[in-house]
Amino acid sequence: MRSEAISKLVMHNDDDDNKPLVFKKSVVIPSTVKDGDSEDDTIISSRKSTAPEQKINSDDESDDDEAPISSSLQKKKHVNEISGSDGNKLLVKKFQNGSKLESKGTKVSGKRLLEKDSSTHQSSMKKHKASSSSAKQDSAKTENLDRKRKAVVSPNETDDDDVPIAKRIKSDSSNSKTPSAKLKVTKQSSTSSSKKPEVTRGASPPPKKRSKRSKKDSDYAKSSKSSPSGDGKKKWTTLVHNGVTFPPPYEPHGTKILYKGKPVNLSPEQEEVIPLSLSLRTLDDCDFTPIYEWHLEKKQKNKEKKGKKQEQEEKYMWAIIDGVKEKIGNYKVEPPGLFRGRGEHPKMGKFKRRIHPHDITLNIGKDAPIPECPIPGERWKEIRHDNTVSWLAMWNDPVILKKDKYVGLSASSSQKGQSDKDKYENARKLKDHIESIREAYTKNFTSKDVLKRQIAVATYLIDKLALRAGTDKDDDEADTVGCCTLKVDHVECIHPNQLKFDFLGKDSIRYENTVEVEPPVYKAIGQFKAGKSDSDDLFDEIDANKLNAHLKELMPGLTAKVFRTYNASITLDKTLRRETKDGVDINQKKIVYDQANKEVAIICNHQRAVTKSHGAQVKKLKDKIDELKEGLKQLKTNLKRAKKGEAPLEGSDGKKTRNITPEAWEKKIAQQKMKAEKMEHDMQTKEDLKTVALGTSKINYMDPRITVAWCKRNEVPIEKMFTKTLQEKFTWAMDVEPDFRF
DNA sequence: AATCTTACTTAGGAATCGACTG
DNA sequence: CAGTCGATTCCTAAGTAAGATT
Repeated sequence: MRSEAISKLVMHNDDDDNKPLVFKKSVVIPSTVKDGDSEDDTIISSRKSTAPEQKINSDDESDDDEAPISSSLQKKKHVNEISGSDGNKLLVKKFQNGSKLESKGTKVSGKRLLEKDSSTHQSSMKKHKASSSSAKQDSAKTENLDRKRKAVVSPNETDDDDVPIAKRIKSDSSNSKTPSAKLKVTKQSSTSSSKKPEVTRGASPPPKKRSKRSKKDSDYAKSSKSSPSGDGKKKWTTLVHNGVTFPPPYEPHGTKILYKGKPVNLSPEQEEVIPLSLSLRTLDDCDFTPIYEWHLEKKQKNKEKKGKKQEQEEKYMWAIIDGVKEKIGNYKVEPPGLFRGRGEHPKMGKFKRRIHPHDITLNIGKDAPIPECPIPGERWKEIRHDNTVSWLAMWNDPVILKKDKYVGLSASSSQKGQSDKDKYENARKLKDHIESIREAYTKNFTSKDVLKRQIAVATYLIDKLALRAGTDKDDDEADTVGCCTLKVDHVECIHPNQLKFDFLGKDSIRYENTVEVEPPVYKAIGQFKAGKSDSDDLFDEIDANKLNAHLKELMPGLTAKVFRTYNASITLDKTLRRETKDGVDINQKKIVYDQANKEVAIICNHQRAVTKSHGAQVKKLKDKIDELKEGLKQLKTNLKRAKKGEAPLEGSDGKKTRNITPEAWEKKIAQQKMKAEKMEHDMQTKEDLKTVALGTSKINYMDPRITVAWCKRNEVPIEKMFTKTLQEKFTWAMDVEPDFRF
């Protein structure tokens, strides 16, 4: 039995990874995950109830990868794996009920799916990247975000209320550490900083130019690839850290799955994959229940051991950079798991393998001790000493992402703070150029030169709608677009001069917006679309590179994303100035702020899924309001009676009500009214914001100095606006003058 | 000039925290 | 004092954009 079952369940599809093995009908478990180099892709598929007979086995190659995707994709209902017990329970239920399953699937991925079977974007790549098919035909249902976008038209320019940029920047950028001086609680490291802090400290200031290091890696790093990149600027002088931590090794538990009711032995590696995908309980004949139960138990136990673990990790949390102890952002190596990806990702369901020390490259000061490899008997892949980059460690898993993963300092570090500040300063410079830039592109809406016209229109869209640049993508990523990669059918012309946008952007979030545009733009878009098919590039003459190259000529440092920062921040600044009233209480002021924040979030299209309890929450509020209103009626009756000198009626609960003066009744009524109104407002806000994510713009787009200054002017404590971590991230902004203007 | 490589910012959802309620 | 629920933090995917390579 065993071998038979295993051979059905297990399959070793070494290499040829890259095949998008997605949610098909079988579970594929690497039979030989030889640590490290096995690149097995494992797919745990969720299956629909259809085709129950079908092999659970997928040994025949045809089944094993690519081909079938398109058809299976359409039916696929993705299940959110690795979820907590809750999700699992849900799932179990759903498995018993097809239609429920459907809805769950839709919820998970459907939100982001565009409803367009018609479009069949046959890999439209202008770069004709021989995509095998990519068959993107989602027919999935779209959950419409009911927010009605209002043609966010003019970001209106001008308005030169401004503050000399240079002002403070000057003073502290030259000496990086200053701004946070007092806040750097942990300044001097307790640990090893004693080594030679002063020496290095003194040497640190000249962080200016100096592109490469001249005498690089001669004898050190064994193979440094010779490309000192980053921006070529020196990022540190001394750098000490302890490397990274790894997830605990997998501990085989020996619990079995059942195949046709009979237990099946699993190798430790096979076992590991299964607990990683526990939201899936059965594949017809397979029964994962025993393992599932083991998993629940284990989860409980882990909770208890948590404190101890944290203690052990403490040493990995910090780095000492130029003598200053700073928190590291992600010192934990990512654990293995099943890759989901966002939206309709070609690689979803692939097994994300375990990362070992020999996958990891460390970057550390030349004089710092090289961290001991935490896993006995293993060693780091490489040690570098590159002070033109800020990362401390790096690895990658090409099967899943060709991109590298980096370990770096946390957002609260002064290094990150400085670059955050630089970002906003750069965006502020746009104020001085925006007028002429707008003039210039407006002029070029009608240029005879198609390339110029396309650049003009693209820039306009980026400016006006805060679209992302749209850098080129590979075929093995989800099919999403930004401005330069828009396809013909993503924009619809609505007579006489409206454009309707509908496409999936970053994270497969849908961008849906209808705006009125200048007639020349309308016309130009019509021209760009003319003679092309739906899946062709709207802007065939340009890409993000070209666009940025052009922008750079208009203003040094200008790129497409600067417009997003600029428009977000300027909008916050203006709206706050306009809407904030004096003499109202803090809560009122916060409402104004949140409203402005919301405006920005909508401009940037920052969305979130409606929480599953949203409906219930609203209902609860509603009920409470009704209750209050009911109470109001009674109060009014009693007021009348009091005026006539009658005693109040007894409450509905039969209790006696105190006899009080009409004035007292009036007061009660007023209070009750206030309360009801406030709740009404809360409910409205909640409904309003159910699909809007305020956090993203707060963290990344709105210059924190605007908020800090506003707090100072309005006597609002900063902790009302920024959480603790946000305050830490924005220490560099805390000492801003109250009259700061973006 | 297109493409690849590198390194860094931006992003939504899951997990966890912590205040509140019954 | 457990269970709920909104807020916050964690996690890591998915962008941008530079510089190097072909």
